[in-house]
Amino acid sequence: MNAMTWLTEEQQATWRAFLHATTLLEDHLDRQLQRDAHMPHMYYALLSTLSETPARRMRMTELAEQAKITRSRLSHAVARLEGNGWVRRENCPTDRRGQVCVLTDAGYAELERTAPGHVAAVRTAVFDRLTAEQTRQLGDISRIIADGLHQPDGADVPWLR
Amino acid sequence: MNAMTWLTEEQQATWRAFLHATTLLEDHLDRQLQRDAHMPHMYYALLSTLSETPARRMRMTELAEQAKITRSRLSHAVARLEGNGWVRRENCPTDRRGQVCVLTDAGYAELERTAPGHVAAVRTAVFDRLTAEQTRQLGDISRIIADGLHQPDGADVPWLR
DNA sequence: AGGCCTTTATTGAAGGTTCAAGAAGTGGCT
DNA sequence: AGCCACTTCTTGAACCTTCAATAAAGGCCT
Repeated sequence: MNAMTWLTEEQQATWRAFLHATTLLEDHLDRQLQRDAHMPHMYYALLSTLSETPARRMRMTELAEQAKITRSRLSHAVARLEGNGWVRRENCPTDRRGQVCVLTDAGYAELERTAPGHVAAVRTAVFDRLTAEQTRQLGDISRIIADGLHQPDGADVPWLR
Repeated sequence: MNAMTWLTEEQQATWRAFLHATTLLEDHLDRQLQRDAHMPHMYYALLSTLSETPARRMRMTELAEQAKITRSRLSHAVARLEGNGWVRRENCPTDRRGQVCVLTDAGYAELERTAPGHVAAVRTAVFDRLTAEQTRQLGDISRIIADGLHQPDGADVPWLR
């Protein structure tokens, strides 16, 4: 129980609060999207990411990297979204191993339909409650944590396969 | 696409960074615990919560509330942890509907064995990278978000069943 | 060309979570 | 006591994620 092993009181309190906030927030947004768009938050994020690319399309691997998920998870997700008609796969013209995930018109329409409600949920749960400075702070802190995990310096394993 | 419906540039950037950070962090900690303790992060959190109570025991409903999960999820989790011998159920003496979840000696030992590694992972990924002030800020922000979701003021539905 | 290692993407099984439904007990009311 | 609404906890099915294994193609080297 020495200082190397444990957290300070304040770190413990912060960690607990952080876990509570993220657990509740994830649940809340998953429920909101499941109710209004019949998909979990991550699937919505995939459609959203695709919608912001030039031709609403992206290579599978790049999409997985952007979304911070494994290729495997993405494969399953895209299979489901394809079943819904919101996305389709095309062969990559420059790499015959590759697949390009394309947002369909129906997928774009679904996004247009559900985006306002989702954004409102995010604002209500998060940004309406934070000051401009806290928003900036949360951005800074999030970038620090994400950067630290993206290329772990003492990288032991390829941690995202 | 008006101001009521969308986020500012900075809010969008913050939201994206936040989602990246939490997705990567969850994955990272789940992997760390799966590797070292053969359980997901949430299960570890349940054992940890129990270990901090007076007699290492808690009513199911209270445990679910502390962990911010549904009773159903807790039931499944406790069934698994009970199978591992880390937890056991006892009948509640004052309410015959109730169950008390008790951390066993084996469960406590498992926690003692794996806690240092887990805490180290949390420190490396989070607190070692943040200033003392950022830690305070993250705590404040997390508490605001968690409070907002715990008792939604314009409560539409019982959002945690 | 051939051989070998890497990269890309998918698959199926095992395990975790959600949702709706249900069994059982509590507490208040008449 | 009987009734009714609510609380507690569990269950099984559907869905999502993880993990290890696999197929197929690229790229480098000789």
